[in-house]
Amino acid sequence: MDETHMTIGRMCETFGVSARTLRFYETKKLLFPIRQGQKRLFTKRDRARLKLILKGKRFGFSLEEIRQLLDLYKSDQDPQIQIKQAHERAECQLKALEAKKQELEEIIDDLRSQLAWGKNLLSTRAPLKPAIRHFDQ
Amino acid sequence: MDETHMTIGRMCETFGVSARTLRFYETKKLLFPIRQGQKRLFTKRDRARLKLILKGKRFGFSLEEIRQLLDLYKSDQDPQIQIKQAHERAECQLKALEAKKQELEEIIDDLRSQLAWGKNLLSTRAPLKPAIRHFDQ
DNA sequence: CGTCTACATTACGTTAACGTCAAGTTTCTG
DNA sequence: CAGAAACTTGACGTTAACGTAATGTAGACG
Repeated sequence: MDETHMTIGRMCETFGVSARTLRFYETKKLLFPIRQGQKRLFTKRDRARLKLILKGKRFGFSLEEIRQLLDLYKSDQDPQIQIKQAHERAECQLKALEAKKQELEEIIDDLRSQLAWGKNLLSTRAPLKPAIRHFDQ
Repeated sequence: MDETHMTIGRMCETFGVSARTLRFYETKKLLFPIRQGQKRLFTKRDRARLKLILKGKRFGFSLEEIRQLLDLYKSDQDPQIQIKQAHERAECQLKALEAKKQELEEIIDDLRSQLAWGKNLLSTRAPLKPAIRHFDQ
């Protein structure tokens, strides 16, 4: 462990992804493995990025959205302006994410009330006229 | 307003989607407009379903995932067993949704700490060695 | 030395979720 | 009644995110 660089094979084992996927992410500018001759060597940074990629994917983001998120983490060693812009983009993204969270909570609430209704129905054993039913067939 | 049935055109205006999309959702068993001759007429139920579809989409669910969510809202007039099964599926989905929410919160937290770092950097005006930097370039 | 393993590149295939014509009704309107 | 508007059903095109060969090479091993 604690390898500074990892071959593509090790990466696949470690993260449970295919080599094709890693090469694909490279073409999409999501990862930047260095080269030792032909072979790719994935750095610590690549691994950190991949973690966020996978997290974002599990969540439902597109690779393009993920790339934009990753770009927020680039160290802009440039003048103040660059940093400020990155900061603004980050704040904008954050708003979007929180909006998403809101939507998810709505869906969860819908489902939860539906569940409550079902539980009620199961307990009474005698189907009641449901009080709130939005999506009835 | 308060039309019981809506033509495909009205639906498009109302929900900001294309006719192709609505027809597509029909083929995918997400909507079930009734027919008046050739023409589709979308019911209140269709509209309710479409709302959840769009909510789910904004959020990042696939249509297949959305269909499964919508299926949870079907009134199983069948015996207790059916209801119980539906109830279990719903609870399972709910768990999955809450897991997703958890992932989102992690991403948001990552981003927020990144933002804090940026703000710090902007205020001091003299770049500090950042304390926590996971995804640096 | 041959062969196995781990990698490489190139290229075609696949699924999802529609977009985009094309061509034929039906319905509204002047 | 002619033409436009609003529909319909195909059917092919497109993008994303890889899968799946096919083929080639560089290094390790017996």
